[in-house]
Amino acid sequence: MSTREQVLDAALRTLNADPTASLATIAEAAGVGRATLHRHFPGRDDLVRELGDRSLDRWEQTQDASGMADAIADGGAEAVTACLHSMFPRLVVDAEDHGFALTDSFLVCDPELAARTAALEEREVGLWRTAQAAGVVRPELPARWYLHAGYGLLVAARDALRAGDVARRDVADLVLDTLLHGIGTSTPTTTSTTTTPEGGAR
Amino acid sequence: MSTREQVLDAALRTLNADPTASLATIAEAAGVGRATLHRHFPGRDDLVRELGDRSLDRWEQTQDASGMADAIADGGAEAVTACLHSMFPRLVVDAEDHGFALTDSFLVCDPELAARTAALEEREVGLWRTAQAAGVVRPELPARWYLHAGYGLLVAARDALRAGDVARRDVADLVLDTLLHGIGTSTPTTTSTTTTPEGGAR
DNA sequence: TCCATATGAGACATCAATGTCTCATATGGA
DNA sequence: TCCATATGAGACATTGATGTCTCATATGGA
Repeated sequence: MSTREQVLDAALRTLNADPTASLATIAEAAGVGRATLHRHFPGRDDLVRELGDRSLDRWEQTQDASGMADAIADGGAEAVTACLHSMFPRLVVDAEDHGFALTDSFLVCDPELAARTAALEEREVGLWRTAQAAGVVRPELPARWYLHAGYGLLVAARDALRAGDVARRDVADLVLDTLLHGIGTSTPTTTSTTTTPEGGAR
Repeated sequence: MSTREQVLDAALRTLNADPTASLATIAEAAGVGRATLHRHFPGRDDLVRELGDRSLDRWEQTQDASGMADAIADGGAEAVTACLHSMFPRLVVDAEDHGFALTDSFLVCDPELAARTAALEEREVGLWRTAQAAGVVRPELPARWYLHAGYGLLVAARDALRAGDVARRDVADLVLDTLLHGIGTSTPTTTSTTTTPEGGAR
């Protein structure tokens, strides 16, 4: 492994644990001198930008590996469902590996990274729109909400894993199951909930 | 309003927008001198700790105002459901006002704040356990997951509002609806949840 | 062996944030 | 008016992170 990759891997691990870690800490974690780190990455911004790029690469790979493009092109319920079930387990892993990218703000600070992020988000919104058209998810809610809800549950998954509240083996199913079916026992549209006066209709 | 409260309010707003904002920025936002800020809060830690305390106060008030204790004592499905429907709209507002507390790490750094956080979390887990016993939420999933899922969706709500993707009027219903019923159209019945060959809308 | 390149150690300067200090001023009550 | 208190402005030192520099050393290929 090249020194450059050593540094990037160590930076990812270190910043994941503490987003405010200093370059000295990162260099030490990478087992290289501070000067060497500066030779490969002139400044902290360069290092962080590269990490952001890697995170977005990973996200893009996850979308590709899940067959998102094919599912959107296919448009059928089976294809969309298969895509979701392929994508979320990968996303859970991504959220753990690049967890800091979920919450940190550097993604929106750099214009180039922000543009890439927006493009990937748009791609996923396209999947959710297809899922609506295919009858897989409810059509009456804004598709963009599904994007946010999905990533909110990924944050939940990361936190739950960190707290040791759920088994790693179960967490991907838990996320997708909660996202698609919710945690309630009542059905959403049949006004079977006992107390809500206006029923479940929105 | 006392100077101390001026500073606290400005600090909340400023740190909410940028968690790395300097004390000079906060003082300026509060319309006070930097020395005055230091007179009320000897160091940054003191200020942040106070803000954390306030966030936890707010959370506690939300739990109280939602009748959580009564709902747990009652144990009935109606009481639990009413508590949830009262709590989440408040939590959405809390998440916006004290948003930075959702993700920042100072809550877990200070032992006292961490203890309060754990106590409030435990209280809410108690509500979820009651909800399971009352048949309001699915009993087969870990109650702690409901805690994480709920707060994950609050993060989603905050992000969606920031992005302008959902209307403020709708977001509380959206969160609770998504949490309880999910976004899918298929019923989460006891049979296989992996692939729904039918998948059609009801 | 010889040499180009990468590295480690560390000195050094810079910068922003922080914390402490003094002093002049304003405010409000006795 | 007189005084205690709070404040604003700003000087000052400290600290940690950052970025640049030099020099000795190691490594690997020609």
